Amino acid sequence: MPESKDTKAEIRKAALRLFAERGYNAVSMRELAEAVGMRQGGLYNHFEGKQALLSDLMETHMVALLEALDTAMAGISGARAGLEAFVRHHVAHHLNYPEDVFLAYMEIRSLDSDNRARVVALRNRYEHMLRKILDDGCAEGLFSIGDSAVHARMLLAMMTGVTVWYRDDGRLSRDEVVDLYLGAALQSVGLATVPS
Amino acid sequence: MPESKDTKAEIRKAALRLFAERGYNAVSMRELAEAVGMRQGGLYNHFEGKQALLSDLMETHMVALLEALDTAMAGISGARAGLEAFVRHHVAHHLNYPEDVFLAYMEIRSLDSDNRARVVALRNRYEHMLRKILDDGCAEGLFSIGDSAVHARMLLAMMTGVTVWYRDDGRLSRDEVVDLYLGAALQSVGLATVPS
DNA sequence: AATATGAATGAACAGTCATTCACATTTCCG
DNA sequence: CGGAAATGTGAATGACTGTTCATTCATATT
Repeated sequence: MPESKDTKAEIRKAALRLFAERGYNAVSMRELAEAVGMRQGGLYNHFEGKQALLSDLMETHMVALLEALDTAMAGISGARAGLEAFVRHHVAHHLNYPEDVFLAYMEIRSLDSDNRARVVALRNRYEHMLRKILDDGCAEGLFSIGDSAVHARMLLAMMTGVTVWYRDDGRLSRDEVVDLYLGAALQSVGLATVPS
Repeated sequence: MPESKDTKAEIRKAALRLFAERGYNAVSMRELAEAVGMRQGGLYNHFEGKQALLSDLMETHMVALLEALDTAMAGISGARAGLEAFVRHHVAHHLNYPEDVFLAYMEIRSLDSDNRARVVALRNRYEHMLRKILDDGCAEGLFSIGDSAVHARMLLAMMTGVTVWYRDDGRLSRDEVVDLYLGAALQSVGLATVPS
């Protein structure tokens, strides 16, 4: 069995780590190859080039994020339950895949226009699902917010920011962090948090 | 023409725009010089190098942000008024200087460790002032939040995110945007928004 | 046994990078 | 006015960039 087949996966893993850590433009193909344990030339047997590698990483992440959201929202009805499911999914996913998220957030401008257009389209679909929940909550008379489009972006920025400070060896567990973000999100739309 | 003395200011201006637009690593000294209307060699009469230029831009911004905060908080007392003043200041400043903010947020990792340490110290001072307001509000029994340190980061991420979507030719004015963020921030700490 | 495939190498390519420097030009001040 | 200080130029530096390519080699298929 040629185990070489997961060389591609190892390149992806190392690239994700390096790009997220130091930025796409600050990582050379030579460094990347060294991190994988090979020479730069060999990388091109697995990816067309640096740009294609970045695009692959970002698109893979966005698709995974959307799939995880679909799973989280399955069988959920009502704006309150929808918001709770969205927030739990979003924060948990960001805690579990911080590098993917950070890369997708920071390096959009490093994509050439075709690749960027695809990733932005996926991101808009994602944002739109949260906005839909907020609109539903307003229609039900349950949420009290000024503007659903703006509020969706506020919540996404708030929640996504968890990746820049959370550390596994910090004082809070992932579950505690998810609960904190859920409480803040619910209050931000005018819902009281459940007493503990 | 004695306007040569503000060449330094023009370099700063052009660098701010280019760095914010395309990223520190993606902008060359040649491009920067061309944007100012000179050749690359002349830049080094005004700045020690690219890294010093970036550091100058980021530190200038953080100092200005802290000064603006001091002005905004002067004469304010009480947690509610303090939070309102902080939010209004923060969002307004971010709407007025989006490039400065975006650069400071995105390019921290492009600073070498000494420069980064100074900027991070300034940022921590800023974050700590919001946290103090939240702690005061909790002590007064006015705010209802899970964790002041986490909540401060949530609010900062939420508010800072305004720079990534706001456009002057959009449907909302800056004042309207400030009010929307203020409303969400107040609700997020458990305060009802004032009826319009 | 002969051949095809996938993968890795290491050198080479044509550019670009930030930075330096000797030299011109301009500006300021006594 | 004159000289010194500030400022700009254009070429040169060496290191590094992403990418290509002929070659090698072990494994798989015929």
